[in-house]
Amino acid sequence: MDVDGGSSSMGEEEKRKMMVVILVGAPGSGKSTFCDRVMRVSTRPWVRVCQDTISNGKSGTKTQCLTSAARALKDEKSVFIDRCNLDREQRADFVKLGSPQIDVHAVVFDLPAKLCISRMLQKKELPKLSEGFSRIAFCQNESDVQAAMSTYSALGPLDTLPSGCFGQKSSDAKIQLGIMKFLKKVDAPVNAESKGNSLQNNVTTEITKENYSRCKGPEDIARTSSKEEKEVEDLALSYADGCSSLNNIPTLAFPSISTADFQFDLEKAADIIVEKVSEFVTKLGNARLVLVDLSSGSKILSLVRAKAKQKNIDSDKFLTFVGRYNSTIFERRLKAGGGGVNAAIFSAAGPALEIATKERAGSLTPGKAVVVPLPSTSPLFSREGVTHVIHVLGPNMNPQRPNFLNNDYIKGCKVLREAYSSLFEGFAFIVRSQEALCKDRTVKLGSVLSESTVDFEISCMNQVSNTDQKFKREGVYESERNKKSKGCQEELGSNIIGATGGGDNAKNEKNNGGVSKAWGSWAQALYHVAMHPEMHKNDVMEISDDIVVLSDLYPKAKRHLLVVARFEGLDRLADASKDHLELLRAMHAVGLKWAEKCLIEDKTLVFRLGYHSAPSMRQLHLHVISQDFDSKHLKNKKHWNSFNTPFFLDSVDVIEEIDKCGRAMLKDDDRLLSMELRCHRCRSAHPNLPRLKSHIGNCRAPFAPSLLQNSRLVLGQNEDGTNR
DNA sequence: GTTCTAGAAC
DNA sequence: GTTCTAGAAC
Repeated sequence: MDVDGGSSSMGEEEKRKMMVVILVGAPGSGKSTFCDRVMRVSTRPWVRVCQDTISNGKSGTKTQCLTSAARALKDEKSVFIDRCNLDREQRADFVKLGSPQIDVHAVVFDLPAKLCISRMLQKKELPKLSEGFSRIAFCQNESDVQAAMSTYSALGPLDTLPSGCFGQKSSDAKIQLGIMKFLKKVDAPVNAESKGNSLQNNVTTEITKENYSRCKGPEDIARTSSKEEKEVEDLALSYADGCSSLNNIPTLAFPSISTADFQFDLEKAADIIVEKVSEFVTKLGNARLVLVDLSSGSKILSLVRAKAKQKNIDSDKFLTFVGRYNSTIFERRLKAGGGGVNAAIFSAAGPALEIATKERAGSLTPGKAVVVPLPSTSPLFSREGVTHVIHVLGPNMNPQRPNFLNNDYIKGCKVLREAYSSLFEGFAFIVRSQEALCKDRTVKLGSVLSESTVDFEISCMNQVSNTDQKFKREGVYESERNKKSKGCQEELGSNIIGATGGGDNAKNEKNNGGVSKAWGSWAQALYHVAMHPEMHKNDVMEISDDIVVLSDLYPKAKRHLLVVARFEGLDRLADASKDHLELLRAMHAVGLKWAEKCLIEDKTLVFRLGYHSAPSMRQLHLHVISQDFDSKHLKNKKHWNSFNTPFFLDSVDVIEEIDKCGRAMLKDDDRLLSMELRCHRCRSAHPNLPRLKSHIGNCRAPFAPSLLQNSRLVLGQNEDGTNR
């Protein structure tokens, strides 16, 4: 039924188009049967490549499968890859068999009953189009399998199938089931592996499309002004249409912390909310805060609204939202094991979030927030446009709950203030990073959702744990850490000029306007080359009076050159002023020239020219780096983030800023270098570097919109002379 | 900047 | 057991 009838007649020069169909599923999920049945009736030539039998009937290797598949394709036969292919990495090499003449499909055997067979399946990673598939068919029951079988059986030698994702509805249903179970107070399954004892008593606001669309009617927006009503409608739109970015305003939707099950005094809580909101609302740029309470006639919302009005808080920046649900639905005690609300969130957000959260939430202490980036595999990310979940632990005043504060409101208020500060700081930091990534927000309609929409969910926890060490990990913004952080922290939106390059150099820093700094001996290599290029003739590709060009000794991509300034005393960008504009323009021109040279050799490359906000190596140098990031030297998060967060400053922007303001807007913040790993094309998040590298090897999404503007990317040309 | 390595995570 | 990260030393 999915056969594209139109494509079966391709004109006189009928070109046979092959297919690689990668079967994804557990052992025994029906992959082999699927192949057998299709091949029995199909008029199209098929070859089944089965790892279990490839070696003379015995189990073989992946390489054997690849060789066999390539051979079949050469013979103009389509191929079934019959092995588990459960994770992206396992699939990647087979996806690479694709070409303009070879479509790559996935048929996913995601049958619930069989998913429990093996532990390995807990790791399964459902395929996504961004891996390089032109078509993915999900089968979640026998009739889906039958339908897919008919589809492939009906394919003649010249037929093709339409591209896209098919049959995912039941997957969504499964996700929604988790949320709906939670909404309907039905016990969700308990995850036996979860460290639930530290996750008890969660109070979570789960904002789904369904919630919002059901809340949209005027009767649901209790006691709001007409303006608020309109804004709330907008908010609903923002969630409902997150994917198409109809509403570009980054939004933090957060519940009142500690006022429900933790029984924090409402009057005091409302004062703190308004105090903290008024403190942060001016620092959030165009972002806005929305206090959500899902109980009808919410007292806390009325109090906050009244106090916010008294304080004249900008009603465009701070909104309240009332749902009609009984609060007990959202604030329920969880069993040890992380069931209930957590399970609902995790079933919606996927196992990667669970892993990330488990790691961080175990050490959450009151007043602290933990930001968990949603992984690319999370349906909350892909469906709702939610990019992060922030967990906050508030003070507990409820004697019935562990670790209660025994009516100590001095401490309670302090902790609650901290909780809101941590929450808003975490939000502000991410907003700032996102804004820097997409400087021209107005042109992003229709872009990848995560690029332009920063939406959040908040969950609150109340179980105290005494270990804090895990906060050293990424994505955690808590007050102690912020206090320890260097530089201009008093204003979140500020740039930190001339701060440390990190590591042991920090202690040598003389912060006299942020220009001076001692460099380790290992950081002098470029300086020596710049001062004595004649001694490095083998390494240097070009020498002039002002500039030397060399290939980075540890390239982080297929091509990675450095254009180094030869001025003594110009150690890094922080030292550059209007006096150096001409030099910077010359460096850019030379960088462009070399990028273009490289593009003649390899037209598929795309280059970016820019500076590190805080370089590790002495002597101002411009990176000219191809955007494949295909290099064994790209080894850690810092490497990636130094080229793929606002820490990397595009040469064009640097020149513009120095021209206008006399200095470059440095983004020297260690937190940028330890941010979550996100693909520079589709902006999806990945749990570790190997996984990210595997993703970027296959991601064919267009580059993030901000990169496509202002000539930040240098692309090759098509044969007709137009830019690619 | 890299290398090495302990220990955490899986 | 293997993979991955992060901190120390250079």
